[in-house]
This record gives sequence, C-alpha cells and structure tokens, in this order.
Amino acid sequence: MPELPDVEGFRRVLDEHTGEPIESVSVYDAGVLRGVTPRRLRAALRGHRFEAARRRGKWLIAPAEGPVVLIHFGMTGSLSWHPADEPRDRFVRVVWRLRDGELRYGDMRKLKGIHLAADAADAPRVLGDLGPDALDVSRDRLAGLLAGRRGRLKTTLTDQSVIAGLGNLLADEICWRARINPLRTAGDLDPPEQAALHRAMRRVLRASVEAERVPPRATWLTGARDDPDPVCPRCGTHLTSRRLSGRRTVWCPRCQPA
DNA sequence: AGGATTGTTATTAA
DNA sequence: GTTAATAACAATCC
Repeated sequence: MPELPDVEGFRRVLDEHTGEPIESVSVYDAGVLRGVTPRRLRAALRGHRFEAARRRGKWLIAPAEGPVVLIHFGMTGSLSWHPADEPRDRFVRVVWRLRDGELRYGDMRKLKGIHLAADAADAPRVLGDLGPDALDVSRDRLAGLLAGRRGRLKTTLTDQSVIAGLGNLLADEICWRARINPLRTAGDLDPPEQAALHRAMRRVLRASVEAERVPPRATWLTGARDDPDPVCPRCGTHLTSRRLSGRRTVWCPRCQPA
C-alpha cells in the first residue's frame, strides 16, 4: 500500500519513540536488508537513539546519532509499535527493541526494505534520483516539472524522479479530482488545467495524510475503483479501466474526457 | 487454476 | 536522451 500518506503515518510512529536507546535489533528475515548485514545493522544501532524522523516521497529517513536508517516499504511494508510481549505475526522481519516496547518492520512481499547509511552525508546515495516531495510542490513548480514532458500524465505523476511520493492510487485520484484524463500528454496541460491538477493534488494529499492512507471513501475514486462494476462517484458513469505500463489505471470517461 | 495486487528496477525496443 | 512495455522480485487473495 505505502504511498506518501502511509509512509507519513510510519514516520509518526517512529517519531513517537525517539529519545530512548535501542536495546537490541533483531533480524528475523534478512531478505529485507539491502546492502547491510544483520550484524552490521545491530552494531551500528545498538545503544543509539532514533532522532527526529523525516520522509522524502515514499522513503522514511531515520537518523540514529550518526548512522541513518532508510526504509522503503515497497508494496506491503509497515512500521508499528507494540508491547514487547505482544505476539508477533509471521511477516515481522525486523524488530528494534526499546525500553517500553518495540518497533516492528513487517513486510509480506519483501519487495524493498531497510538500508543503512553511514551518516547524513551518505544518505543521498541510498535515495538515488528523487524529485521534490509532492507536499513541497507549488503550483508554479508543478508547471515546471510537467513542462516539455511527452509522457502520459499518470506515468509522469508516478515517476519518483519527477515528483516523489505519488503512487498508483494517488495519481488516479488526483487526475479524477482535477477532471483530467490520465492518458493526456503531461506537457500539454494549459495553465488552468495545471492549476486544477495542483489544487487536486493538495486536497487529495491533505486528506490522505490525515487518514494515513488514501481513504476509500464513497465520494472518492479510490472508494469506487474496486467495486465489481465501478461507477463514477460524481456522475454515475461507468468507470474505464486499463493497464498502463503494468499498472491498473481507472478514470471516468465523462468527467475526464480524452 | 489462473489472474490480480497500492512499489521499483533491469532490459529491450521504438 | 525520452518514453513505453514487460518481466522480475514475493506472497497473498479471489
């Protein structure tokens, strides 16, 4: 699931548990460790405290008094806080034990996972080529990011090197809210359309961050898209669905004409 | 059984 | 250089 709002929720979880020393780090499945061994992860973090957690796009960035933990949640990752004696489900892959409980990284599919940077200066190496966080993109900046792009709008919005944080559900939701067809060429939007897209992005993100997910409300595309015979929550027209570079894309042919 | 799934990346092709 | 499509990664659900 994790797109920007979900990861923002994980960031809050971590932020509530800064300041206490990490008593132990347990790796139950090293398959989620990327470029670091369990031994090195333990050695780098034991006795350290997590500091204020940050997020960039879908990355959670957790400095720990020197070393920096960077987590990408893939499609099924999560971070949650539990009492140490609460039974762990079988998808818990890594546990950071603190004084009053533990942080658990769970991940069913293990598509991405946990990286370790030596220090803050080393963190960009892990993040790679990331565009600005979607929450930091102004209207003018959005126009600049789309300018000259010949790819489709949906594909451009989900390209993390252009804008960081938008995933499949958010991109469809934003296009639907802005009443713009996701197959349009990104660079072809006129200024009023750019403004509508930006407004939709702000509103969708704000409500989603609040809910810590893209909320499947009945008045949202996300609340309708998985119905057996989905119709547009605005106008009742049957929704159109198509695969776009391997991702399901849903839109309303009436509200979002080609 | 077969197909689908909210993420990224490598590869190939146009 | 840009864009698009596909498979792969892994594990589940319908």
